Amino acid sequence: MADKSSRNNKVSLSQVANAAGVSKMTASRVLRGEGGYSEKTRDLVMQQVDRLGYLPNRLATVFAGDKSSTFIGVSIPDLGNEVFAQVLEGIDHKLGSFGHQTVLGLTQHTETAEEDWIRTVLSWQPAGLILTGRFHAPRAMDMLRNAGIPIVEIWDLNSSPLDMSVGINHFDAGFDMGRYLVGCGYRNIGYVGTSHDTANAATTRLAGFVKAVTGGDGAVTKQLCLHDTAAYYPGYYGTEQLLTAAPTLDCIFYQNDAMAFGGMQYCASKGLNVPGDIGIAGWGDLPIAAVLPKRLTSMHVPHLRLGQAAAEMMMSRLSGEPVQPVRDIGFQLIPGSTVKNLGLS
Amino acid sequence: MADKSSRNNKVSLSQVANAAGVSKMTASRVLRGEGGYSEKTRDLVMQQVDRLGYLPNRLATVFAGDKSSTFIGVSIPDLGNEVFAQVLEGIDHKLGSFGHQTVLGLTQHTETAEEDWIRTVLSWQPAGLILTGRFHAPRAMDMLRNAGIPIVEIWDLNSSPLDMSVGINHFDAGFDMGRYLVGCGYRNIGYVGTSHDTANAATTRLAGFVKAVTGGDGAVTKQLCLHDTAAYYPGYYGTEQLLTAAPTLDCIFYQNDAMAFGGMQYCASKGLNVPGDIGIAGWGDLPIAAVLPKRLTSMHVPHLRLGQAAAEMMMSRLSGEPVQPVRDIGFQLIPGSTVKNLGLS
DNA sequence: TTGAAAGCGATACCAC
DNA sequence: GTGGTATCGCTTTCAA
Repeated sequence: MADKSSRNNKVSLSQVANAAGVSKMTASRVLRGEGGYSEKTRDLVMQQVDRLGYLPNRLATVFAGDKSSTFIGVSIPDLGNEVFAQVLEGIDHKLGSFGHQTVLGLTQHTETAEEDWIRTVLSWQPAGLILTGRFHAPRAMDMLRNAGIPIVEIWDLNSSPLDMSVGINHFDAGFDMGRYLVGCGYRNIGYVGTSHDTANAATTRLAGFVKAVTGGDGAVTKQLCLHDTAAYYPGYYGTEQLLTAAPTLDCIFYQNDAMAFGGMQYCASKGLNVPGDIGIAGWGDLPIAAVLPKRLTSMHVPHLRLGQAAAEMMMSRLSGEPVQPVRDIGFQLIPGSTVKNLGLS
Repeated sequence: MADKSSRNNKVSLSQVANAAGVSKMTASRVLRGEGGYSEKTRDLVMQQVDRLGYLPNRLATVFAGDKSSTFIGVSIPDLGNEVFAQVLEGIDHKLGSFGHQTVLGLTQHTETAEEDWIRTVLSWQPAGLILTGRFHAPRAMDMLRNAGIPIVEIWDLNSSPLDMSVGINHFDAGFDMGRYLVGCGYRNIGYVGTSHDTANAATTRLAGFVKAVTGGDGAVTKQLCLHDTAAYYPGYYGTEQLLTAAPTLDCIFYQNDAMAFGGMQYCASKGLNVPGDIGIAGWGDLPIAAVLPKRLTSMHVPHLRLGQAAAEMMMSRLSGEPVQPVRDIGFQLIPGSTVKNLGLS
């Protein structure tokens, strides 16, 4: 109490030093545990630290030492899509285990929101940035290049990244799924997903999918890209729209498993049998797939590991270790039983 | 290039000022737009800002002005539980719209992880803190009280909060659900949820539930608290364990809808009809409930609004407006059709 | 309308 | 082992 100290009421290092009867420098050394002081001095200082409840001001530390902070800016499109929630969880855990903090930015799939967030977060001198996607606004690119800090672009693998990239090739992933469905005999396929102002991984995936299907004598007859979250209910009503417009589809591919599940529920409500009447393929192998009676045809992507890998690449770079800048985390097609082999005609 | 400037390569305010031929102070005034300079000067400065790609160092701003940052520390138990993902989304959007940033802390439901995170995040001089839950480690409480910044405890309504609180009374919520199920005629009820080292809202809810059921001549015959995430698969295998140990249960209450859905899938796999053979009640009214064929008996909680409300209370406090410190956001029982009225005996 | 000087809380560097 | 002093990039304060 009765603090004649500075502008705020926080305990500073010099107060600790004064109370302990040593200089700021000595107190500083003790707190950093870097040695160069006697045990007696250490005890004296630590005693006052406890008594006064001293908490260091890391702003000043960064500032004085001109070292970077332990902030890592992490941009994520949205958390309604479970995929990104998992990725974020992977990132934050790994970062935390290295003593770093996540500064979150939810960009709502727009480049302008991302650009604004980048400008702001850079002003806080983060140690690095982890960004979802490989498309960024031109001015964002300028800032990122000038920032001089490690950057990891995730999810949508960028083979010529700003700095580093980890993820998968979504074109290939879409292509593989398309080829698989065509291989099963499907020819009249629909797609339900979401879209936003900015091109993203789902767009790329769809392009690969379409290429494989059309190249295999099939057709992606109808594509529906909703301006919504890639979640259960959009899958449900999207399927309703799709099947109303194109009732003869033999199969539907979805942006992710959540949407696919929503779609299956719509089909069930209409008495459509899966895969008897219509094939259903999801994407991402989300947790819900593990409890469904029929294995959902999907594609496994190690979301959590992807997040962890991104954080690890970041930490390696920060500690000066060599890093492989582009890392493909891979995916795996899961045949499942919500599509069937039609017996090639 | 050829920067004879300081230790790092970043453009500083004085470089801008020099280039523009004015003093630091004038440049500072222009950048803050606080007036007190001529239009010509403004143009001169802004021109150099653009040319040099100047980004302010907000660390220095906070430091010099001894004002607080625009960081808000937000602690969340885990993101595998969709409930918290929604709350976080609500918080971050609202915060962002006020120009503030989320510094995330995933605490894994442990007080020690929370304590460590609090210590770290406080050292970065955040403007405020939003914490999930009302239980904190003793030393965390000390730090929080000394921090002198606004704190909002969310989710589990704290009627005597550290500073502010928004959420619901989980005891009441559990009680209402218990009374409802007993009212339907269920007497031999099971529970599947998760538990962790720290008491939390789910624990409180369960206590209220048990009280209502036992007070109504029923019994919560078997309670299962898994050391896992409150998600689909734990709901599935938890139900298996529960029904193996207590096959005669007439109803199961779950920690949330995701677990309830997992449980329903297990029941279906065993040929059990819901609600014919067994009643199922979830909690939280999660998005998946909207696409299921039978309305899941659940309890609606406005998760997103809860997050937004927390952010709003924080912003009001920071701008000095009066704030009602304890805000009950309410819940609503959804009868659904996964339980039935047994016809009171 | 503008600028010079002091200072925020810590660390780096150099003396003792 | 210990302490003095300059310094980080910016704002505050006061003077011109």
